[in-house]
Amino acid sequence: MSIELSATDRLREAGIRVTVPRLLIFQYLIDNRTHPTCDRIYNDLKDNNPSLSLATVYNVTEKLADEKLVAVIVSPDGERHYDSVTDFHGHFYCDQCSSIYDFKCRPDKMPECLKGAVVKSVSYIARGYCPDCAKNHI
Amino acid sequence: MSIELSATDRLREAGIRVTVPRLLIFQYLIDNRTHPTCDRIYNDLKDNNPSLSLATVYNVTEKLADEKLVAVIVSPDGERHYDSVTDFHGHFYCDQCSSIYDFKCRPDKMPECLKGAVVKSVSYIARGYCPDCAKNHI
DNA sequence: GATATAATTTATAGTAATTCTAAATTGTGG
DNA sequence: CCACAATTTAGAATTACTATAAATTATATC
Repeated sequence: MSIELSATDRLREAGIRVTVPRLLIFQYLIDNRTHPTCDRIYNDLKDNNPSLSLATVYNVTEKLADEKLVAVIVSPDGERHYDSVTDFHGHFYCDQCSSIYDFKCRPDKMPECLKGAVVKSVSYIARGYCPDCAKNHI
Repeated sequence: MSIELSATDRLREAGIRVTVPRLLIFQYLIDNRTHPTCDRIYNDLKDNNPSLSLATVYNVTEKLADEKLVAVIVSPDGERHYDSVTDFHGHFYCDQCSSIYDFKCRPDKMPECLKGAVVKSVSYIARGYCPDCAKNHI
């Protein structure tokens, strides 16, 4: 049985300050594995947190990503999405409905020609029409 | 010995009109495998082609991509880059110098859970510091 | 527990990549 | 060569994101 650390403890462990917005946004990302953008996070949280600012959502998500507490997914339309699941996996982006699906896959090993490179992260993204949109729309 | 079609013929073959900007930009991408952005393409071409507009570069690259004559690479900073090499390969993006390196790798097969999806393209992007920047800067 | 201080949050203004619009131009089938 | 639809063009508009600077807050230390 593995012990899940609380959001608070994970921030502490990362050595960064535990603040209300950080807990709020991190917990939101843990609870909502829908790959939201900053704008989406902000809009979902602002009603219950009127003092929250969009700039804070940008600041906090960037910090969480720097600390590897969340992963960044840049979708084919160039928007940044956040994912609290940081184990490597692939993403499928639907051109029609813009939703992002997870799927299991393994990272390729970096080739000889990039010997000496520092690889910080790897992303694998497919795009097209998701099963639903493919069924309903083409 | 394989016969290389000219840019003109490849546009014809795709069934789209052969225009001056399309030839210009397509040929530029064939000659410059540096994964340029629209802005970059525009700035490199505008001196010799004063009537060329940035909007046209956006239009043309989008059309070429729709016709699969070029590939789109969305880099981790969210910018769109274009590549006349459309065979699947990976890209490594350097956070320091923003250059993009090609490398060979194979696309994973799409998983069972995305059965029914129409996969239009797949991208594999790593990021970090390239060998040069890793050597000089860390 | 109070306090100093550096980190963080916040509102707002600014930036830059991209898209939109509508008029001018151009490629191509007849 | 003509008609007409497709494309190009300039410039305005949009939008995701960043910068700024003042207000607030977390935490280390007393």
